Formats: sequence, C-alpha cells, structure tokens
Amino acid sequence: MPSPRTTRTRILDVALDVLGQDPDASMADVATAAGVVRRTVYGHFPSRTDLVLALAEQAATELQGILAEVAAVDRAADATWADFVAHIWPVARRYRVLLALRRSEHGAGIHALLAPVDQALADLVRRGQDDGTLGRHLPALVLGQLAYATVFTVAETALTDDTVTVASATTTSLLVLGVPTARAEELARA
Amino acid sequence: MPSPRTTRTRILDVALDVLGQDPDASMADVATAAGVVRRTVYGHFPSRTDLVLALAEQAATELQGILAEVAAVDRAADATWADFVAHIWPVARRYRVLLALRRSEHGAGIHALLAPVDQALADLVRRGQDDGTLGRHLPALVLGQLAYATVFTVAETALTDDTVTVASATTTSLLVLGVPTARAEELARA
DNA sequence: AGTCAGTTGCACACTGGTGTGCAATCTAGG
DNA sequence: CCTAGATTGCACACCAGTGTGCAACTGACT
Repeated sequence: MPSPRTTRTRILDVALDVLGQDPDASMADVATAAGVVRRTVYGHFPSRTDLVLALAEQAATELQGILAEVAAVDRAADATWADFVAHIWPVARRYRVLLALRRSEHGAGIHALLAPVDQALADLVRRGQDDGTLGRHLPALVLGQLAYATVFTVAETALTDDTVTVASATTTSLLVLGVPTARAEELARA
Repeated sequence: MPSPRTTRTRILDVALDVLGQDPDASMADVATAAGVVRRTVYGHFPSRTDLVLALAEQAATELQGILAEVAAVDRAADATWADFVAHIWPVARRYRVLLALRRSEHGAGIHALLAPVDQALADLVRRGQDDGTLGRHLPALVLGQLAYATVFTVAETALTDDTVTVASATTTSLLVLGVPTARAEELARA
C-alpha cells in the first residue's frame, strides 16, 4: 500500500495533465489515469472543487517558483522571459491548467489562487516596459497573460508538427511582447 | 406567431453568443436566451450536436465572407489583416465560437466545418510570408490561428478595460504575425 | 369559420456524473 | 504476527441535462 502522501501527490500530478487537457474530465477519468479507484480520490479530495482548487494552488506555487528563479538573474526583461519559456517548455502541458481552469465553472474561486502568478507575470512585463525592452501596446497584466497563452498554443501544435520547437515558442511570445524581430530570434537561439 | 425561419435564425443567433461564452451551456440556456421554450429548440435542432454544427457552419460561412471581402482589395497582406480585424471587431463575440467550440466534445465534427476558414486564414498569412510583410517564425496555418485567437483574447479584456481598443487588438495581432512595430502601429491607426 | 404550421407546457425515460456509506482487503511498520 | 491507516469494491441517493411524446394553444392565411 503506497503511502498516503505519495498517492495524493500522484493524483494531483496526473490531474494536472488530465484536467489540463479537458477541464470537464470526470473524477473517474482522473482516478483511472492515476491508477486508483474513484473512491480513493474522494478520500483525498472531498469534492471535485477541492481537487480543482488544490490543483490551481499547486500549479501556482510551482510557477511562482520558476518565475522567481528566472527573475533572480540580473538581465533585461526580454532575456528573462526567454529563460522562463525555456524552463516551462519541457513540461508545458502541466502548466496548461492555468488557462484551462480559468474558463471552467470554478473560474471565480480560481482567480484568487492564480492572482500571485498573474502579478509576477505582470511585474516582469512591467519591468520590461519600463526599461524599454518590451512594448506598451497593452497593459502589463494583459500582455503577460497573452504571452503566456501564446507559449501554450504553440506548444500544442508542436505535439503534431515537429518543425515547431521551443525556439518558435520563444520567438513568437517575444514578438507578442513587442520585442523586435532580430532581438527575439537572437534570444530564442540561446 | 413568428415565422419559422425567423425563430430558427434567432436561436442560431443567440446560440452564437451563449455558446461562445460557455461552450457547455445547456439547451435550456440557449432557449431562454432566445425567448423560447426548450421544446422549440429541439423542434429546429433534433440534438445538441445538430445545433452546434449548424452554428459552426454559420460562423464559418460568415467569416469566409468577410475574409473574401477584405482579400478582394489589392494591398499588402498586413494591411488586409488590419482590415480584417476592423471588420470582425464590432461583433467579435459572435466569432469567438470558433475558438470555444474546437475545445468542446464535438471537436472532431467541427474541424471539417472550420477547415475552409483555417485555409482562408492560412492563405492570407502565406501570401504575407511570400511578399515578406509577415514573419516565418511559424507555419502559416498555425500563425493564422494564433493571430486570430489573439484578437479575441484582447477583445475580451476590452470589455472591462476601456483603454484597450481595436487599435490594441490590431497592433498586437500584427506583432504576432511578425510585422515590425512601427508598421503595425501605423496600420492600427488607419 | 376552418385549417395548418409553429409553438407551448408538461410528463416521461434515460444517461452520466457527483458524493456517501460501509464492509472487506491489503500492507508497511512496530 | 498484529494492527492501524490506506485502499478497494459495491451499494446507494441525487441531480442536471438530453431527447421524446402528446395534447392544447395561437395566430396567420384562405
């Protein structure tokens, strides 16, 4: 019998993928994907909402960690962003939830959990707008979200089209952020 | 008693909004929004799937019309795109369905209906890539979808933030397409 | 006045998902 | 070896949404 912590973690882990793919996936879907019985999931998460919120919280924590890590290095904001994309790319699907869950029925409850991430993202963008490396065509908060979403849209097509790579995602999201083409491609190569 | 055509049209019309907002909205939701009883909706569309497909078809037809219209004028591809955004902006929410429905359970059936739009979009982008006005950082098909999605993401924030306008959406989507900042802003002003 | 299509209101069967209860079964750790 | 916590396997009640059947009503058009 696996330790409780392990099981709970695996459920959370798997749910990050499953619900990231389809925000309306059932508890049964999550359970079988986690190699566990439905009843067990309810043992750890009394209701579907609890699971979803726990999920949002975990994703938020992980992402904030990554954002803090890349922001710790002293460099231009556009370079920080490129590094951020490189960090999330290998496990891009894990962090898709943030986009998927917002559009779910729990939208309201989720927002609070994700607010810190939104802020961190916006802070980075704002820094770039202040030092002139990023554009001002949209408010920092919106621009951050948009660039984030762009990465995942590209990541998705990369699943079926192998000419699409991290570099594509980096370049494209940098363009959204208002970085000049030449500079964007240079950063994407690194 | 309204003519059948009128009722059917209104249901379709309203459903374009309702399902655009929430792809999982119920038949009852659509019915009440259309000022009609649930049973009536089933009179026109035997199943939910029929309604959704009819919807996709209508949206596809309308969009193809607009795309053909803006493409008829002889000018650079980036200018055509800017004009396209200007055309769909006033009723942006109507055309959100294309994005919302793809992610729904009917995804498969929908794709066929939307393929022509995807093609038209890709054709425009490809033309721009050939004459050098648009970037080559992504395949034309992907880039078209992405720029399209960008318009709606921006449109959504415009609902609550009135500093965000058509110009913002035009500029941003042009940046995604790889248009230089100066040129993008110039086109957005027109 | 009579007809006919469209609409309404209500009842119904069915499905799939949620959440709970409880007894039986594991299995790691003392 | 024994126990306590975790997991399993059913059972169940419940709800929301889908799709159908049918009789009654409405109003336009002849």
